[in-house]
Amino acid sequence: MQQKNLSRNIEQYILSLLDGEIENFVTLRRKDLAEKFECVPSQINYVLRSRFRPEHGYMIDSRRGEHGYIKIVRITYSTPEEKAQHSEDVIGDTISLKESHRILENLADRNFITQRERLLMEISLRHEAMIMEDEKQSKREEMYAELLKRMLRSLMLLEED
Amino acid sequence: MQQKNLSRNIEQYILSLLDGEIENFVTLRRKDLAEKFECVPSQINYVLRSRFRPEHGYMIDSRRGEHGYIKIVRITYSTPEEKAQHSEDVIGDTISLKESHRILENLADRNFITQRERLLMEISLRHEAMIMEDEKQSKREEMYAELLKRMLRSLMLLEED
DNA sequence: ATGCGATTGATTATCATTGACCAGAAAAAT
DNA sequence: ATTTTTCTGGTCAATGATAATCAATCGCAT
Repeated sequence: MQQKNLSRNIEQYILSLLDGEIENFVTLRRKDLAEKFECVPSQINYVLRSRFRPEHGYMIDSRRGEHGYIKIVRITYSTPEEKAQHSEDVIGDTISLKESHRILENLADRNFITQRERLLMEISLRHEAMIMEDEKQSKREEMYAELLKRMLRSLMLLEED
Repeated sequence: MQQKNLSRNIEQYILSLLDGEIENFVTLRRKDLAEKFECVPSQINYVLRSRFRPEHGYMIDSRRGEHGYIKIVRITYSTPEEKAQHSEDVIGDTISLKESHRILENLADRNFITQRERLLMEISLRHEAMIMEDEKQSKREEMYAELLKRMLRSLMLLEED
């Protein structure tokens, strides 16, 4: 018999564990969690990949075998203030490399991101530009916007478009 | 009877020995360590193989027979260029997403990169994977290696850890 | 009625532990 | 000086314990 809101319950449980920690990570065993929620173990994987991806601001480390575990790391968490501060920098559906550069420079100047983080984002945008050099510009600029939004959202949880 | 977290305990013990040294290496005897942890000697080899390889930042030197020993050396970098070069060597010409994840996990554990930086690199790799999903795997893995090396090289050369 | 997130279970991949057997270096025996 | 013995560490394959992946369905919201 299927349970109702199973995925959501598991998600909430993991979030409550994270909130209860001093550290910004929790370590758990997939098997135990599956038993607690009386579901198949792979259900846990579904919850992780649908709600705790890097794009959501989380990282997963795990090990199999004897003494295996799943470690969920929360990279950042949002506050209303932060959201408000950053929402002004929301990116549209397309963006040029030049415009991305300007935004990143601005964020770094305001110390919302470090120079190292800015550098990483510039490099990945340029690499994507290289890979997509045969695509037409509008297509490329859609992809730049998508990538930049994913990276910035994960760091500071910007509002959706 | 199996011990709990045997491999991890041995790893921690070796790390504590290294931290207690002025030098960046420790010398020990496989047999003694195995006796201390009440395990078969080959267990020590397993720990070394799975946790103290060059990609983890360590090198092993050993000798058999009478007066045999195992010497574990923590790799140090005298210049930022050396550090960058080491990362590139570890990555190689091609790399899978899974391997990249492990490398980034390790770099974060060693505090060479922050969790936020790791997150940005994971996202850009995954975005590149999405864009290149129609390319064949070997081509994709070349591109992952190129992107990852560019990002890590630029971080290592900033030398402001 | 249909599209998509959610659920399930079979299969695959990875990790840890153990022990049998291999290899090399030094001491002992010749 | 050479051979043998002894004392190390190395390699590999088998086993058991986990977690990940994938394809098939389910079922609810539209």
